[in-house]
Amino acid sequence: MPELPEVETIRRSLGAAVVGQRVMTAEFRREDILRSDPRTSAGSAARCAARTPGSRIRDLGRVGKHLVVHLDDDWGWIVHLGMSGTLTLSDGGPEADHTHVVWTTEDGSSLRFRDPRRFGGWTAAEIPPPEGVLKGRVGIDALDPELDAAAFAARLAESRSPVKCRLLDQRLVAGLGNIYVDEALYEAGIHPGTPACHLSSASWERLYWAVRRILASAIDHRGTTFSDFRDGRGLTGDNWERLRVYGRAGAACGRCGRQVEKMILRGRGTHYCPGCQGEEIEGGETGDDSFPGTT
DNA sequence: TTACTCCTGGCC
DNA sequence: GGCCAGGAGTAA
Repeated sequence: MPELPEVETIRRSLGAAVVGQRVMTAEFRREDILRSDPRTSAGSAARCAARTPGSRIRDLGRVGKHLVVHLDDDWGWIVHLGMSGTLTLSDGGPEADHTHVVWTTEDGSSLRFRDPRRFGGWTAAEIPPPEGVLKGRVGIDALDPELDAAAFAARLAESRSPVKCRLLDQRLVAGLGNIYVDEALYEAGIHPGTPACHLSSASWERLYWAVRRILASAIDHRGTTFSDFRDGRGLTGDNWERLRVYGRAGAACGRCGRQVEKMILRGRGTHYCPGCQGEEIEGGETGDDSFPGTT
């Protein structure tokens, strides 16, 4: 669930309340969500778990889909929410099942990480993360001001892979997941299966701006909640009402009226409008209109 | 590149 | 009971 807009929504809803707070107690209840990274000098995850109490939360940042909890002494936790993770602040009250990490802070509130599917994880690292911990695995953030349309195209275009797969590759541009990729490709009028190297520069420009608009709008609406997602205060997001193709297979396209379709592309459910997202071939190197991306 | 893996919950 | 899911790492 959590893609860039959901992680950013959590960061914003949590930030003001937790930044500056000292961590009084920190329980990490399952070892399998702790990750150590040999490339950081912060030490093993177990050791970092033990040294978390007493640290002050200096900042709460985000890179792509990762939250960066910056503690004193320039180290911290890089939290990935996986598919079902939430991080919420509570004044008390009963704990939900699958709560794996609980921190209490000096103002008496508790920060709770819940992740039923346990695809998420906490990695201890120096902050800012050294080469290798994020770099190499996580590319430039999709909303980074330095990522302009030209840089966006330059990073993604050089491959025959379907453009959707390029957008999902976190090493190239970080933050997009299945929902917003489908939405952005729809908005830009580009078929998800189009080989990236076949897109024209005009298409890259449209796609770049579509990604920016879609992400910014989703943040404005505090993310998309299907079932699990909550912000840092436990509230759901409104953005699901604004989705145009994701989860709408069989419904009429709002632009052309044709039925939105769902297919499987490289193993991922992929939603698109066959009317508005005709495949795009630049240079005319293939004459047939068979489905792209299968060779 | 593809396919399988981790895990639980919700829906048919 | 089976299938599907917003992610991402790994092995083949």
